[in-house]
Amino acid sequence: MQLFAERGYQDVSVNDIASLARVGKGTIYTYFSEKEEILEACVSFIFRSFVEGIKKALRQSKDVESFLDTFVDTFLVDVHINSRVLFAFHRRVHKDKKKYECVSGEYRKMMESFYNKYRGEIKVDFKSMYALFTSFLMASYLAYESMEPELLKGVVKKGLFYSITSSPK
Amino acid sequence: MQLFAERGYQDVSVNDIASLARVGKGTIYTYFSEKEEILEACVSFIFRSFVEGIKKALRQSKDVESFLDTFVDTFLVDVHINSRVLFAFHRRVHKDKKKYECVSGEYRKMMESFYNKYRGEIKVDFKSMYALFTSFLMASYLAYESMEPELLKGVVKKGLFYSITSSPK
Amino acid sequence: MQLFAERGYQDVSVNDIASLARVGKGTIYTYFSEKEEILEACVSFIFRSFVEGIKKALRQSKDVESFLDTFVDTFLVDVHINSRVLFAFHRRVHKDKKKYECVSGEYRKMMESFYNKYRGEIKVDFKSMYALFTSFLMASYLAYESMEPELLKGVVKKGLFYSITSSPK
Amino acid sequence: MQLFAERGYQDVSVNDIASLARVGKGTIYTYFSEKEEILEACVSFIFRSFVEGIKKALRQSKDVESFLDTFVDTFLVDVHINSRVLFAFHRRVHKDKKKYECVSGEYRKMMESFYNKYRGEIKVDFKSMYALFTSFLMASYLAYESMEPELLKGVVKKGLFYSITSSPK
DNA sequence: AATGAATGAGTGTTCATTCAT
DNA sequence: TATGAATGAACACTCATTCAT
Repeated sequence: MQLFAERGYQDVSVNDIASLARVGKGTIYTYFSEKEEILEACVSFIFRSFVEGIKKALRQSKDVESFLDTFVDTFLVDVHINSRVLFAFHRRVHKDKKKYECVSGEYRKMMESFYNKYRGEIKVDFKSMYALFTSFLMASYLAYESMEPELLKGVVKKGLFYSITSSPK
Repeated sequence: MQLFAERGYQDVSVNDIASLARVGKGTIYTYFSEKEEILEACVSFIFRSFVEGIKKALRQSKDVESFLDTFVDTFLVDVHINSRVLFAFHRRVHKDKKKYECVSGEYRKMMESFYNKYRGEIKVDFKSMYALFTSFLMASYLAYESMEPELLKGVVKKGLFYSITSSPK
Repeated sequence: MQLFAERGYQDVSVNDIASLARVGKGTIYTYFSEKEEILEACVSFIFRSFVEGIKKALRQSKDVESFLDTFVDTFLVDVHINSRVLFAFHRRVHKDKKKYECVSGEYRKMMESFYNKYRGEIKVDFKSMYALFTSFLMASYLAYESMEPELLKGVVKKGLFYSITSSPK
Repeated sequence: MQLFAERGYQDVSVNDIASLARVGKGTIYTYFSEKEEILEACVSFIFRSFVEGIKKALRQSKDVESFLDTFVDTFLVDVHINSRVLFAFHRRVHKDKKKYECVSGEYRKMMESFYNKYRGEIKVDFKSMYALFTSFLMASYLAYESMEPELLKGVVKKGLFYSITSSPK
């Protein structure tokens, strides 16, 4: 994850990974059948942490606002690394919907739980809401390096709240 | 631009570009001294269109809201291609601030004009405002494929308006 | 000649030649059908100057020693450039005896005149004498940069005189 | 060495080397980090053999003449290949004195030992002597193909002896 | 006659992947 | 199971040569 975050997918060689992991290059292929699988594993790991974040937020929240409060805090932990890895992945599997769904399936399901739980408050359809979450959260990576963390959190929280609860008229 | 948008920088070979352009590989090097220069030219082209958009929006606007109204419409033309190319570029020149400033300089200046013109309404500092524009606009790429264009425009306009004019408290 | 002397054959591009000559690249091909012909023309030019040198030396000399005195002086003019060009050529046409004989034919004939004129003094066969001239003169390039010109001339004159007039026993 | 000797540096591709060595092109890069390093390795190998030759000659000799007798015999072994490789190298690193000194350093030191041991007999300064050795020995390559080996050896031995022991007046 | 834009074969080099040990 | 030497397809880039103007 460290390497993919620092340099993206293409600029990291299997050798780099093996070196950092202090194993032989061949050993990598005992556990992954190709380089892309390593990236997938990283992304799965990240999505699992998102799932945990949503679970926790769902448990502790009583409305969309309090959900976002907990979730965004969780999400923005490690945003520096996570989002870069996700970008690398996004670019990479762009057309291979299957692969994407495979690693993000559980996350999507949790988002559905959230959608269903607060269906009353949410004014956009699920697809749009999902897209808005993705967009806002990804965008926070781009802004991350130039903005105060607290300001960023505020913007993301309010921005998300605003866009999914206002009726688009 | 088409190729960089579809596949990013690394997954496009100079040969691919030459083939699509129906010229010989060598011909490319008559006009660009290295592959990266092609990407830079694309990005410069995009930024020039942004600059035009801002100029027009500044001329026609009388407040932040009307500015955003015009600007976002202009910006979201070709967002499909533009933002992917910008992403490819972003990843690529990430650390080479010089190169980035070189192509985005004029755009930044126009944003400064906007900032100065409506300084009264805008509640965040310039750096944050710039980061927010970048983030929102980039993020619209990610959302673009899953959302209704009109819905997206609305979200971006309101989201931007909201995040730069609310005091972060 | 300047370029070939400075950089050898391969490190000089047709473009370099055209630029230095202040003509278009295409113009080169009006006068030479391929790059190698340019080198050949240079070498022909050099050999013609050698031929002149031998002619003059033959006219003015009455024995091997006085011949060498005149010839070596003539030869070592421009040795810096000439020998580098000849080296470039030598390497290049190494196996193509035809090409070599073509440009050096007249020079060889003059050497034969010299050989025949002073056959009494010369103790090696023509082939060896020819090889020794070539060797000594070429070698002077390698020594040229580290030795006093006058010392070099002395060594070449005496070395040549010695090696062709001593009987090899 | 065979390929560099036959065709020089530029006309040998890494592919040619790999093919002749019956290994994959990539394998070459496991052992050499760039093409030039291969040439350097060849030249180092040759210089090591020269160093051995001088050591042996110094051990067995009691004057300049007997030194040359042993040394030239050693030197002219493989002259066919060695000198062509050295020429390729000479042209190549011509301006990069560092690289040249790096591979020829030990050889130069041995020549200094020789110079110091027989300082009484030698009439030129070290630099000139070194240049003369280089020139004569290199020149023997050019003559090699047209002269009887024994005749050549004789010429080189006597030529060298003569040029370094006669006072240049 | 002079040009230089266009070309593509050829180069050095990288790197994901394989496989014998 | 762990390894890294070996591999060759693929890449960015160069340059002698052509040819329409």
